[in-house]
Amino acid sequence: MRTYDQYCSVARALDVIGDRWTLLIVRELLIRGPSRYTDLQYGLPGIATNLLADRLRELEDHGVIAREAAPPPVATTLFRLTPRGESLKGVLEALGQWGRPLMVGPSGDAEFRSHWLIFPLQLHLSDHEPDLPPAVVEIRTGEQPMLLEIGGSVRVRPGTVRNPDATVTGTPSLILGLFTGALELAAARARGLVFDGDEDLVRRVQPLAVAAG
Amino acid sequence: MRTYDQYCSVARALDVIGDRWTLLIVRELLIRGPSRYTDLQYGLPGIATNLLADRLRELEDHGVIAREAAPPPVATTLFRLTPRGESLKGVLEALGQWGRPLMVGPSGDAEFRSHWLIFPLQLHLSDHEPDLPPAVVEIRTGEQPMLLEIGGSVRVRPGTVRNPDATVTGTPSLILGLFTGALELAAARARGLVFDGDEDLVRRVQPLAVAAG
DNA sequence: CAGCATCCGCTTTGATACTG
DNA sequence: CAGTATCAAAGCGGATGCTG
Repeated sequence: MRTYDQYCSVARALDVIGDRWTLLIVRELLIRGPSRYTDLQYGLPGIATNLLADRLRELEDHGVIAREAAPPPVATTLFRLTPRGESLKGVLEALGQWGRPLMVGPSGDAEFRSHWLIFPLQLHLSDHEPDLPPAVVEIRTGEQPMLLEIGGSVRVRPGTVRNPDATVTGTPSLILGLFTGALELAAARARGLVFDGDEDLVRRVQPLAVAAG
Repeated sequence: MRTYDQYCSVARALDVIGDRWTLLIVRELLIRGPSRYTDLQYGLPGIATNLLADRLRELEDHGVIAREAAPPPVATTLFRLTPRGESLKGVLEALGQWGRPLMVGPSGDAEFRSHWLIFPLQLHLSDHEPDLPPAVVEIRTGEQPMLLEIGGSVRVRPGTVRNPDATVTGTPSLILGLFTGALELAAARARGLVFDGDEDLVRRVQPLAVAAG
């Protein structure tokens, strides 16, 4: 990107991460940790491979990411955020927060990857009853199942488990609506969500403002 | 901008405010409040006028800004942020914070506008001794003088005052370095800063972590 | 003068094909 | 797997002209 050439920290920041795709690459690395080139491509549907290569080089030049040779037997290149890159988390959170109202409609024909749920869910959910026994909710939406692990805190990660305390199946929009509290469980069910198991787990982790209201 | 077409709130946010210049337009409106077209042009050195017009229309379409006919006798169009636009403040703050390390060097030949100081200064400074009498520091850098009004809180705005309790003159880089604590007063002076008046005022408003250290 | 619209050359991006 | 190479399309920057 051409520099704005302004002595302003916002403009200087945008000189580094204002290019198209750049912040989405950072999103991928924040969610998934050190990743291979092809994993990044998979998490960034629509990116042209030359652009991904360009951006990775630029981010490396700016000290935002580092390239790392994975140890044998994998023997592949890994891209990881530097501490400076990790510190973009606040920017991504602010952006994601601001973008949430734009997620209310159904996903339509937009691309979706299950792991994109990790960021918003982990940001908004917390365990309000840490003294209760730990529990696991399996979320089935998109291409791979995700686990919501509740036990003092809430962790979201890809995976499956033998006997989850609850399973939720539905569109990403319904899942997000349910857990962020925009949608009552009954309303979500009416629109096609399938929820099996312990329904109290939803209220246990929902944002407090919602759970209270 | 072409949409990313991803069902992810970061991507959706970037679909709206990810274009070149867009966030800098929001910066101007956040700092200056409702502004005329030409004021925006002045605060955005380097923008092409057709791009400014394009972006303003897009931002209006997305509900981020609104156009308003100023009352007579001014009789001009004012552009102002909607509440939705105001809520981008957190994004701008996060970006500005992240960009601060990129401001350490001198400004070089980069463009500068005095009012750009308002955002970072107001964000980082506070009055640690609200029981002391109010005070005013006049900052002279860039094209117009700025006032730092201290009295319980800290306000920064364009203007002059007859008898300021202190005046600081120097490059934007020195001013920022001094108030954010990156530069000791003595060191700033050695590099060309001129400070007249009550030196304690600097410590009174500096970020606490710095003042304590 | 404020607030654009138009035109044109240049740069960036996107799609696809190909390679060590 | 991790890119390069190529080329068309879109976006951007700069100059200029138009309109109330």
